[in-house]
Amino acid sequence: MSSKKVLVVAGPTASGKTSLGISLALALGGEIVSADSMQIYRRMDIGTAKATPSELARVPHHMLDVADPAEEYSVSRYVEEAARCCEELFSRGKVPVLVGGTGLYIDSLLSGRSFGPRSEDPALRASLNAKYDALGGEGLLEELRSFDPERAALLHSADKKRIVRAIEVYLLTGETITAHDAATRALPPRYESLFLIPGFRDRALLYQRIDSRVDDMVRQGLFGEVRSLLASGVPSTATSMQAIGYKEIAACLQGQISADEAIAQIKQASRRYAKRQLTWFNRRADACRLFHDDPSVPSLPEAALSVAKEFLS
RNA sequence: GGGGGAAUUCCCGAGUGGCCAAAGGGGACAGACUGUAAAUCUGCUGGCAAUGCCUUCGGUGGUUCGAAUCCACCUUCCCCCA
Repeated sequence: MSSKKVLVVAGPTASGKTSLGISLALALGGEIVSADSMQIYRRMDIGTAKATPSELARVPHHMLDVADPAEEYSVSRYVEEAARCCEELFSRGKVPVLVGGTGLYIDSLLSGRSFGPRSEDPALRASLNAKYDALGGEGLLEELRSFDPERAALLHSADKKRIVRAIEVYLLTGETITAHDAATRALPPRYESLFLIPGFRDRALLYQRIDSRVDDMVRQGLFGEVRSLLASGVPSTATSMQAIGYKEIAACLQGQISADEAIAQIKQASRRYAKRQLTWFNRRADACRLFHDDPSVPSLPEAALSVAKEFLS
């Protein structure tokens, strides 16, 4: 069977995904499908390190600027919209080059997971959250254990979000989240994929790059970007404002911390985020890892291109 | 010149005779992750042949069965009076 193939350029922040993705798309006649949970928001350009206008002009990009910073977004919506993008590219004979650092989005899209009809309820969630606070983690975990002992065994009592969600799913659908997960896990993958993961052998180099990129963002006007977002009415509690670089500057603009502190916190949060991304993508044993600091690889884009070509052939 | 205070494990910071390899926080490291995911959560953090041993609490020397904790001197830093 000729399954649908997508190229995936994933990896930690500041590892050079954007430019690698563009060079691959250019060389292969592909188009970029972003897989980034924060670049989906409009007007959040500097802090999310979105591709620049000149980069955007070179290759068509999708899944960028598809949501307003004030609205809630979710994996399910991402999968639905990104899958549509990919299908549209296939119909035009283009290779989708999935580029981004949000592991959950990438895996959900590739896996074929479909989230089905809406299964969330703000009011229910709020009451479960309140219940968690009242009963304590063990208390709610106990409740979960009564109908889904498997999931309860997997969760730590401090993991409020997941305990609440597990109960919510059951209450809303009548099906345990364990059963739901098993069912979606059994689905065949939606696309065949090749992971290309740029990075550094020496983690210190990545961290240095992150630090200097944050300085660049500040120079490019990150403070102004956040200020105007807030001024336009985006609540500081919005999901988009959880983004690294935005929440810290919002705190600074509200007088809670100094600009220097905000910048230092952004750097630190970015480094920790990169570490989490590394952990996420590490389980991808079959990925092609490309290191900027590997002397045996003179040209990272060329190395990537050759494995990509082989994969697509 | 005189008086007072402080030096703790990567950092901050508890600890004032044994229960201290030393609270707590941060960072680092490692991991998880199915509708908030740049979010959220967990573990771990002196060394080792390891139910014990060794090294560590500015330095040196003492007191004591026993010291990060007490004493003396030294070094550095801070504050106050000159």
